[in-house]
Amino acid sequence: MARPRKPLLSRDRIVATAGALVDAEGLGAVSTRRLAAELGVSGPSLYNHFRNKDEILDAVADSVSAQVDLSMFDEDDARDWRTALYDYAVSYRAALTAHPHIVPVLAQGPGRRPAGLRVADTVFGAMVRAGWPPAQATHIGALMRYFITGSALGSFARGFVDDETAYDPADYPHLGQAHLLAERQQRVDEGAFETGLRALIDGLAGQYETVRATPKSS
Amino acid sequence: MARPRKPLLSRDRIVATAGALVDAEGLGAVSTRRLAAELGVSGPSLYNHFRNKDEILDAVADSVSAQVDLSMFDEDDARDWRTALYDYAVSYRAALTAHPHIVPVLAQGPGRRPAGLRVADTVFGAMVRAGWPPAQATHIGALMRYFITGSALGSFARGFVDDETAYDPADYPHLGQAHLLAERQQRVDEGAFETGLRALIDGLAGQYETVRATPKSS
DNA sequence: ACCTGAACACCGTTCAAGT
DNA sequence: ACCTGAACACCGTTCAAGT
Repeated sequence: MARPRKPLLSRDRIVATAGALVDAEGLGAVSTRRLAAELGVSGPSLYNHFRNKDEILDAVADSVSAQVDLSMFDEDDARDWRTALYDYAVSYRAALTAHPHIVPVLAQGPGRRPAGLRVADTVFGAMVRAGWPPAQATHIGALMRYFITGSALGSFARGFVDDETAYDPADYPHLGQAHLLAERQQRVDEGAFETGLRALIDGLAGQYETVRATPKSS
Repeated sequence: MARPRKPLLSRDRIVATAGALVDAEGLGAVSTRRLAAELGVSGPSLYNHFRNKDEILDAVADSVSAQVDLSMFDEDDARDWRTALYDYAVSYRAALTAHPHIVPVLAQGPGRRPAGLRVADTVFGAMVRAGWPPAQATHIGALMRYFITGSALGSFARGFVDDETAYDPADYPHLGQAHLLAERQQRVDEGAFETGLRALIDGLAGQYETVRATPKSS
């Protein structure tokens, strides 16, 4: 066949198909050969568009970061930083839990991914505008990311959800129990996220008062 | 050769060797064949002691959880829950950052690992003893884990540290820069962890007052 | 019970060859 | 520039065979 007059592949199409595959069957289902087959193409073709498989998964992770709503940090939207931070965390977590299998990739490593960096920059900028010193604003961006990704990654529930296909009702009379466990754990995860997020923001508000009370320049 | 009169392998020896390999060369370096070679044995031998490779990595992760100091939760040690929680978080993070490559395994999935469960149970018990309602105590255990594992996993610094061997000074004049970046990011990570941990505990203390002020039974 | 070599069905990636 | 098949050096895991 060799080269067609119109390219069969594009980075976007590869990322979209890889993302769908990750969502449907998990990270383990993504091999270059399998992904290529899904795209109607042979394995090595991918290397015309990405340097290696990791770069593809990074792009999938970044496409999830791109879905995080950041509008609560818009300047004209005169919300206080606590509310904005809260809404941001909820939006971020929603994006991650919608694509749980890619979270291990997203939660890790250096922030060379553009959408991931844009999220960090937006939070940083908003905190500085709200009156936080730059060093503290950096910390806030990082610690919010820790908590959000940690909560999306550390859930017990996923352990059962992942096994869902293995629970054939004919073979496993305890299926119901497993689902109950998963449901209970999902409530725990949501409650813990809620409790932790409120604590985090309340605690930061306390530090904010101290910082404001002893200003350096303004 | 076949079966020796004294077993060549044991679960402990496999876990120790696998852990050393993960620490030295990362998760990617662990293949059953490589690990077996390191143990002076052939690949399939491992399957006499573990069901599969994932079980080996789970055991490595659990051996790290086992290193978390929990003595601050001892009953006789009449410390208040805030201090204990703080010390616990610092100890937990130290255990993780000492073995950064296994954190993705540890941070994930269901808590079927005994040491991991013991940590969770200890925190839960201590919070209940301190006067938290059980539901809240569960949340506190989970949210602390989210924050700690997220901070150990989400560090920018590791991205550079991992590449360290690739930075041959002869080839890379910017090595110094990369190290500076890594060092700066390490300080950011530590600062963010510290700030977040204080905020978390301060915020929980606020919720504690509310809970205590409206008791249900005591 | 515990180890072995052979074998199966895969991998990620490179590369020369095609258009 | 972009795709292909062939090839390389690997994988995880199963299994019959050995003691």
